[in-house]
Amino acid sequence: MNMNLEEKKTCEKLMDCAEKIFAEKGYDKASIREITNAANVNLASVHYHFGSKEKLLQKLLDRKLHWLNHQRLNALKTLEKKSKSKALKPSQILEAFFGTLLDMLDEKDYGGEMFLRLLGRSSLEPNCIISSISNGKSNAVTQRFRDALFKALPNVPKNEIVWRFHFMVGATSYAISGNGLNKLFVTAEISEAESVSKRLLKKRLMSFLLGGLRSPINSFLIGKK
Amino acid sequence: MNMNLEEKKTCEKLMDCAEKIFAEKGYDKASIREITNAANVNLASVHYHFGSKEKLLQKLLDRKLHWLNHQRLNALKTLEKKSKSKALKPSQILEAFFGTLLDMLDEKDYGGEMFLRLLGRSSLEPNCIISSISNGKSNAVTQRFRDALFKALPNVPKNEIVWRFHFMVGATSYAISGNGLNKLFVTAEISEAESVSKRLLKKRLMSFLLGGLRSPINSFLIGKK
DNA sequence: GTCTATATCATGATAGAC
DNA sequence: GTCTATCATGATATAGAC
Repeated sequence: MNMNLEEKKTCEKLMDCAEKIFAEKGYDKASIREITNAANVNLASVHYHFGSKEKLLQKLLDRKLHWLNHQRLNALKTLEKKSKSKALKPSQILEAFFGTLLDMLDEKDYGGEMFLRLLGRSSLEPNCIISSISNGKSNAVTQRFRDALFKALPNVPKNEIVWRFHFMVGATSYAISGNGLNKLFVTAEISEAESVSKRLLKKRLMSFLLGGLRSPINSFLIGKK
Repeated sequence: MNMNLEEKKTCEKLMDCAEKIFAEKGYDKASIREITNAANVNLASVHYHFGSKEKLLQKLLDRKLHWLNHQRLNALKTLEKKSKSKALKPSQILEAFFGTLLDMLDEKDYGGEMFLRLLGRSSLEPNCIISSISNGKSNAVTQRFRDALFKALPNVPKNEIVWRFHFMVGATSYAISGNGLNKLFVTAEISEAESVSKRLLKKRLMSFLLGGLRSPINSFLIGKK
């Protein structure tokens, strides 16, 4: 065997460098040349290993998403084990799903911020070549959580729960992608330090999500306070 | 004067075509060449009139945003006039702000869908050259609504209201940009027809938003049912 | 099989003639 | 204000070295 074990494979080097550069400049502004230069590999290697720049991004997202879903599932299983056969509380389910995601932000190494920005980006693109979101494994986990919510909220129509799950994902994606944060609070009387705090973001967002999830059906249209 | 009044100006033709093409293919995949061809104008005219492709997008977003904010402000003023000096209900304020936005989706001509997708896109880009969102006029309107919410919810800390406003914008942007919609509901037992219905989306989203806005502070952390 | 060097093609941008 | 080059850069495809 002439495999050189002390050097990273080209493929690995590419993914690591790409992740960093995508995070810094965004997908569009990051060029293949810059990535291959940083990784000290040939320009064409991206095409060889991944097929295209887009597919490289896809692989990166899949890697992260896979890890995230693993964590989420573990969190859910732990909760279910503890509570025996009793239904979980909605707040616990949200903690396992969104809390796990939000915790990613704290760990610099996991590149959570870039992950979420890119995930957001890819879900906004019309040509959804980047379909990590709808991929098998990811969907299975989502479905698992959906079922948990069904159980936890037996009186709410399943339809509504699915929709609200969707809304929660939206609020979270947006909040995390950081976009508004810097801008929105310039005019508001909120200190910079506070606006950056990830811990507070989590508290606040979770509270918001839970309120939305448990909102009376069509309370707005019924018009009652 | 040799102005030709019966023909659209190049500038106008460009904006109209760009709007359509951006909507169909997304910003990246839409090329300047395609736009100028569709508009029957010269390739260089984009740069002459707007400076760059990016600035063309910026102009488009500004145009839409200006119109939207005008509508929103009108809706708010009408409500305030009706209720005299009495504080508005949160649901009314949300209707004026988010309802107005959601109504854009129904009118094909307004290109609401593309607008929101592009707006979402631009807020996700790291280099926020596209800063329509934080531009003066837009901020003024947002602030006006924020103040209305302060009045409507005198017992909620202003901090929290600002955050929740932000979360609501996120949930709405995501819900509207349509991304999940097609994917998320494949596995769920929701009919295609229903998932497309804009009217139902509005009902559901508004209910969710209102629930989130009025959620007890930190209910999640306190842990009470 | 893995990687490199090179070629090709489309794109955004610019300069200068008209 | 419009048009025609022209440029620089980037993505992708191919051929071939190791």
